Amino acid sequence: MAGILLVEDDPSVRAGLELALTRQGHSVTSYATGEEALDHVRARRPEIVILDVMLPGIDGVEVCRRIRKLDSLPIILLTARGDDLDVVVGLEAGADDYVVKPVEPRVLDARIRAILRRLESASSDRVSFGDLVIDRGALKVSLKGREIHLTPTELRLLLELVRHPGQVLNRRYLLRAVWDHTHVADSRLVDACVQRIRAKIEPVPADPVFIHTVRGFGYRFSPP
Amino acid sequence: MAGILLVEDDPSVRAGLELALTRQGHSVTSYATGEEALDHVRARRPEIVILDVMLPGIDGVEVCRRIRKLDSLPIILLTARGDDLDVVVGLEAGADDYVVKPVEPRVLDARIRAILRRLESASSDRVSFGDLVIDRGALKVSLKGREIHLTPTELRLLLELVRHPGQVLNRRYLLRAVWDHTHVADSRLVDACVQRIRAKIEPVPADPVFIHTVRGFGYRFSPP
DNA sequence: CCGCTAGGTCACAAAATCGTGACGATCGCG
DNA sequence: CGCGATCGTCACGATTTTGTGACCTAGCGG
Repeated sequence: MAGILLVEDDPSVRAGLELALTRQGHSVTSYATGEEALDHVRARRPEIVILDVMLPGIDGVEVCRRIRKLDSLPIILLTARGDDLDVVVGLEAGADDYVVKPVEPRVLDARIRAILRRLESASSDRVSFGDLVIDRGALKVSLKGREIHLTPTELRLLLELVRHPGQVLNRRYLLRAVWDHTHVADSRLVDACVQRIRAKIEPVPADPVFIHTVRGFGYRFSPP
Repeated sequence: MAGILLVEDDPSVRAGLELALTRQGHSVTSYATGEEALDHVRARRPEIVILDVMLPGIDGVEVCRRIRKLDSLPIILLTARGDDLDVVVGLEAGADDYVVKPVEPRVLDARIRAILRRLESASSDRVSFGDLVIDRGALKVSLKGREIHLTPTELRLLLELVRHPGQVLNRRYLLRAVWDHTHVADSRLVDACVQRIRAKIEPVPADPVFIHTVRGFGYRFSPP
């Protein structure tokens, strides 16, 4: 586990939280200032940052903004002020959650887990898009619970598309990613493979729900 | 926009939230019971679910668990009880956030955005100019939330113009950038393409807001 | 107000792009 | 070897997209 980065200037609160989070099974590094935290983020990338808003020097919200420019790692803002406006400003600054002190360690832990769970579900072994479930670990695809047999090439192509949901991938890219680079660029290879996948996973292959053709550019996987 | 699914049994609270969220620019569908909500999730997949915990019939936490079995879409639990244990149980059930009523609409909106932002941070680089939103990754263009279909050449031309906002680009430059260099310089090609784009994205094509003609020089994309 | 020119509009044929089915080559395995 | 599964390629039709030229309109200087 890469660990939690805790930033809190009050030594007793910091010690308390660090102890509680460690007890919950996390590995915690803590600092008292935003500058130190930013250095830490740059040097070793933490799994998640818990950031007090009232800090000496750069305040927490500003630290949050600066971290956002570096990375998209999860940030929880922690504050004694539960003002609505503060919450909105904090979240707009790019925080994932905004927790008001004092906070029960169990609650903080649950919130941390919720965020990490959400983050992992994007890169987990198993993703689902409506009726379509793709198990990257087992290399299995199923539709409405029924397992679909895809050939290796079809599976590689589908996984490549799914790795970039919503993005248009052009044929050249797909040829390189799924096949080796020894293929001519203007073949109907990708098209034929897409068509074979559609025949298997699309309810109505002529009106696809998952793999969309973007004429002139390529294909886009986007969940229904 | 896929829309928010709101589940809340108190009619006045439901109406209030629905109105507030709609005002924030979301499209909202609401139900009073968990059963209806589950049906809705199965039928049309909402973008995010906001779920009251105290519901007649199946309670919110249980609805949350059942949705989780179907899909990994984001869920915010909403409740009058802010008990620490409730929060932990709710988050453990798979919710992404847990908000205690009464909640300021702005705060709820900020939390919704935080979750959606996290979900979409899959590097879709979007730019927006007023009502016009251009997604370079998905190669989608939308106006007032409605997706606009642009042909490949139109899209390439628009992207080229947008790459240099405020700059006047002459026809020769655009011909080279968007088309290959095998075209004669004095054709109506660029004009015709600009006109086709205007017909699709300009509210009043004769009085363009986005793509301005600079007589004698070329065209300039400048946001309204 | 006139005439000129740059730009707007339109229709249509040519060209590009995709989907699809067929076919043969190749591979893996019993 | 024989067989089925898989894969790459091709040809062709359907559809969309695009370039072009003719003609129209608006702006501008005189």
